[in-house]
Amino acid sequence: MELRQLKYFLKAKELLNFTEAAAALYISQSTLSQQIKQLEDELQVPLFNRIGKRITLTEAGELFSVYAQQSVNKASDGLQLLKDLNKLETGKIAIGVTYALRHVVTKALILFSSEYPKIQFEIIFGTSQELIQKLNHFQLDVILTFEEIASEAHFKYLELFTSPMALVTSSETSLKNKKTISLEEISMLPLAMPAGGFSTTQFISRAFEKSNLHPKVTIEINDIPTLLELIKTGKWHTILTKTTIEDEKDLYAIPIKGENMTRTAMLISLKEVYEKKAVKAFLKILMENLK
Amino acid sequence: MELRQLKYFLKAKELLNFTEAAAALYISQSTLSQQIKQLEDELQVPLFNRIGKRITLTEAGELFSVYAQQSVNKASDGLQLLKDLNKLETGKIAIGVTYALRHVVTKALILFSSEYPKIQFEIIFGTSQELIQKLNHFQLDVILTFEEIASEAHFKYLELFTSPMALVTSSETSLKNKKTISLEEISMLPLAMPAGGFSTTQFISRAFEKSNLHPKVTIEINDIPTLLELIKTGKWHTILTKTTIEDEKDLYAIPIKGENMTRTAMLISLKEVYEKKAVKAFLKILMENLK
DNA sequence: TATAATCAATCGATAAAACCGATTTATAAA
DNA sequence: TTTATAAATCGGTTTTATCGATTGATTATA
Repeated sequence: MELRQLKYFLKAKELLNFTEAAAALYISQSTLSQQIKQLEDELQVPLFNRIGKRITLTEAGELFSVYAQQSVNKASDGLQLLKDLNKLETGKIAIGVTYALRHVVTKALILFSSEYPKIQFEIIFGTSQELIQKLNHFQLDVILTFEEIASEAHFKYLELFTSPMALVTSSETSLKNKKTISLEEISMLPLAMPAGGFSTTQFISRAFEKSNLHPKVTIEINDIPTLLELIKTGKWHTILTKTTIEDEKDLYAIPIKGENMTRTAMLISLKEVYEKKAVKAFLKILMENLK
Repeated sequence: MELRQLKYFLKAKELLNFTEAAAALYISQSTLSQQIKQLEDELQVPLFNRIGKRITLTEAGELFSVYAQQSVNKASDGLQLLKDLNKLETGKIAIGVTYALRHVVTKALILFSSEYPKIQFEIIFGTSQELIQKLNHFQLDVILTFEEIASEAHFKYLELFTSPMALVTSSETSLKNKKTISLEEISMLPLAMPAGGFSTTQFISRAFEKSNLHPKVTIEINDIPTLLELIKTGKWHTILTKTTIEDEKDLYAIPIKGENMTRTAMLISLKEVYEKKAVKAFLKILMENLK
């Protein structure tokens, strides 16, 4: 059993197609076939069912894949550790962010990369669910989002700050004199809201339901910059965490009255995975510059 | 990076001698040298310091070894899982036992091996400390001992039963009419005790200290069967958990008066390691036959 | 201080293993 | 039935893990 074979197996498991897996691994299909067979011979159990020209995982393959993945991960964690030791001159940071926290990341990013210019970044925007899924698949090092309801045991959580939910309107609004606003008042206004996948939207729609109110949502949209463009016209309003429009001068935020109308920004990462030195340094800078 | 290289590296780390490590791995010293060098080239950092003809681990080697070990372990856990699936027709169980719990294991062993005759056993008797150390080095699957003071985070503990501390004497003893006995009475008697490494001895000597008593220990010995032989002569007495002499008909146990004079038998194993199916089955039988 | 013993590195040669392209076999789709 | 597709197999090539012998450097010992 060698790491090479485990990697081949995992790619074949992922794609469930030897030909494609071989291509993805830059080896020939015959090599992949042979190496899988050799692994199966050593393990004395088939990992794949060959149903005609299709393949599916056997129970053994399913169970074994967990350990294969962990073995490969531990080896690459070790490699990463050594690269990190090499003075942060190499490394890649993959961060997931919900749009609301955009400015937190960009600010830290600018500061960090002037200090460590060689570190590569991959910034992924998405809904909390999308990001959590990516984190679970080891595609992200850390995600930055508002609190999730289900706190999972294999995650590490770190609270950053709280931000009130707020009605967001154009700066030219007639509501500008108000310090706070109630859900009831909001339910009279024409609203444009982020699509249902966004945790903020789920959060606020539950709040409306509890109060037996029915907001006038005329637009749902899954792209926040576009949403903000619409709000700037003054024809619609929306509800977001105040943090979201931190850097937007054409928009105005009025905090919403009521308990539990604040959300907590959080860093979420995986327990039991080696934390890259570069990630640690980046988060340090991020937290030192929260405001 | 391949598992083969990681295994070579770990053996070299263990023995800190390439020639011996190569012999232990049944490969030539030149092969080991080359494979280590190749690994170091790939990791771009030396794992060993070559000081003359001696070698020591570098900081990088020390850090990396943790991940190398985990990678190798995960792979072999996966292999073990598949073997277990193969209907308990293969597998080896390594159990550590303190002598006091001997009969618990032997009883279960006899029952288990008539049901699963192909499973191999390795039974290691030793003091708690020795067994804990072996468990930490992955040399044992599970240990059976009396409670340890320091409960470590990476262990799983399972309580089995409690047993009173007792004065153990020959069956011909004049004390036979006593139902219980006090520490003070014991401190008048000539004692032969297990050596200081045994947890029972440590436990009982603390009890004497607290009561400001000085027992007359004339013999210390690190082999329990020999100790029991001496007790049978009637010239000495000793203190053990009652369980220890479960099957000894020539010996008689008088429970000791006082609070905290009972000990709890425990199964201890490592968290986060795949538990072999054979071990699970063995422990099931063991627990069903506690009495 | 000279000599022997020990140990890791290196060299050249060989056996083993990974790999490829072409072909075969089996199945699914047209 | 024909065609297309995918995995398995075959034969040959390249790569690489391995070995034994040797070297060079260090430590132990006579």
